[in-house]
Amino acid sequence: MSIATIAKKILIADDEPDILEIIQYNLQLEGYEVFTAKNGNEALDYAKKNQPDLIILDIMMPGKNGIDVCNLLRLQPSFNDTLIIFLTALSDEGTEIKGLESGADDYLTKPVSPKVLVSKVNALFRRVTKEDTGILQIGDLKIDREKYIINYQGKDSILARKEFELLALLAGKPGKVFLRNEILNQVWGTEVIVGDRTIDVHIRKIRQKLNLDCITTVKGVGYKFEL
Amino acid sequence: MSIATIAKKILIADDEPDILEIIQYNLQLEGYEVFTAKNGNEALDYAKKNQPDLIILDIMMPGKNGIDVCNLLRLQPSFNDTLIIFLTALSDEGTEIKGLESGADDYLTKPVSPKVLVSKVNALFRRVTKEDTGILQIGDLKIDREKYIINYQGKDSILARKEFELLALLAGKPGKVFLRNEILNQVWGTEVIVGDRTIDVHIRKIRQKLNLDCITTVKGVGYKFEL
DNA sequence: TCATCCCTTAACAATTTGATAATATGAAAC
DNA sequence: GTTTCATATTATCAAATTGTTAAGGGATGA
Repeated sequence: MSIATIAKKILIADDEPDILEIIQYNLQLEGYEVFTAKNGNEALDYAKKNQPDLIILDIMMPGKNGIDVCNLLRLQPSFNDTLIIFLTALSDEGTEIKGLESGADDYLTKPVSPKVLVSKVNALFRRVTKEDTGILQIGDLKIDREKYIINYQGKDSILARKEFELLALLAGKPGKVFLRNEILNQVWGTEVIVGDRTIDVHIRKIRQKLNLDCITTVKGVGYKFEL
Repeated sequence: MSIATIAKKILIADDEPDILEIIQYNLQLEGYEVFTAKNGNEALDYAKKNQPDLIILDIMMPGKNGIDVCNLLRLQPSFNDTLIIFLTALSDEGTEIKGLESGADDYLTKPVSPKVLVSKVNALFRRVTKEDTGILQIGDLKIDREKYIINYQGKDSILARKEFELLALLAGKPGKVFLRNEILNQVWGTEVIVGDRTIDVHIRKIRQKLNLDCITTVKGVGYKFEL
């Protein structure tokens, strides 16, 4: 993982503490930020608050089961990009297919070797984040994520770090409205807490520095980037 | 797969003709365009000529083995986005990890149920093509929950938040009559208390802004969305 | 050490949204 | 034909949200 990248957040939901601990340990070794939940409802609550990048779900849990949780999450657009892996003792074909069709990205059966799990997780992130590196081009706006340089209408600009990350986030998915919460989580991380006006001020600076009119305000919701 | 999409191309490389046939058959049923290769070299040749979207590789094959093929492909930028799945009888942990680390997206062990294989393939494409955006379409009304945009009869409209949520709720289940109480709970939440006329007013604004006549009043009961 | 830049926040202005009141309309009941 | 009831419509005001500017603390680097 590159230095500038915020560590990927992984949420594990399982009712067996031993499993939680083993998996958490191995994923942390790999540099991930790992959180745990003991059941489906806890997982949902946590997910809504912290927008993890990957959720590992047991299927049989007290309260809501894993497939329910997956279905509920997939209903919400803000979890479209969240990776979901089932990790369960249920090895029958029917459940596996049902799991995958409910929108999961992988289905692993217990017992699973921690190393294999880590490899799978790495493989998923490798596939998904590939587009987040390097140069992003949207119309006459070029964003070089490695050099931290913006080029708009042929002119180079240098934005401060937060401004850059904010613009890169919005421009990464043109058209999508990012909720203020999503923005805070992605750019500031879940630990830092800043006031709401902070986002506005950064947005304003971007608009001003680039003389840019493609960041649209969606009142009561968030911001989006659009040509 | 949606109708307008061009069929995804899948290449399968395996030295057992039976396997090739079974998998090919099942993937074709699912609407994919499937090609086969009997060994590693054939697979490489074919891949370079036809740029498949997904390659399913056996590991033990005469000539180049599957991991070699994967490594060679991953060296070339043009195969960066090509999905690769290993399908092999080798079930030992070491090989699986080596396979995933060589840049594969998944690793399946034989024997594998054709249906599960198809589900996995679908899951991978779903993730990569991102077709699964939160767009709701009913007749000539499109509701994009992610972009917060309404498109009605080809024209884009922007609704305020409550208006949007109200319309999305009704349109989410065409034909169903939503009681005023249900609407209040879903859109306003259980904590906020607002008067009954508030709903009417928002309904009116939606009808007016979209010039829409598919929200029907059910007197004494509630509202429903219907074409 | 000093100068500079970045980030955050406070303060106020500008804007939009949402809720309500008041009145109008229309259909059904009497 | 009138009354009654539920909803439609309009106007208005309060509240929520965002835009804008400026100022101060903290980090960074010369």
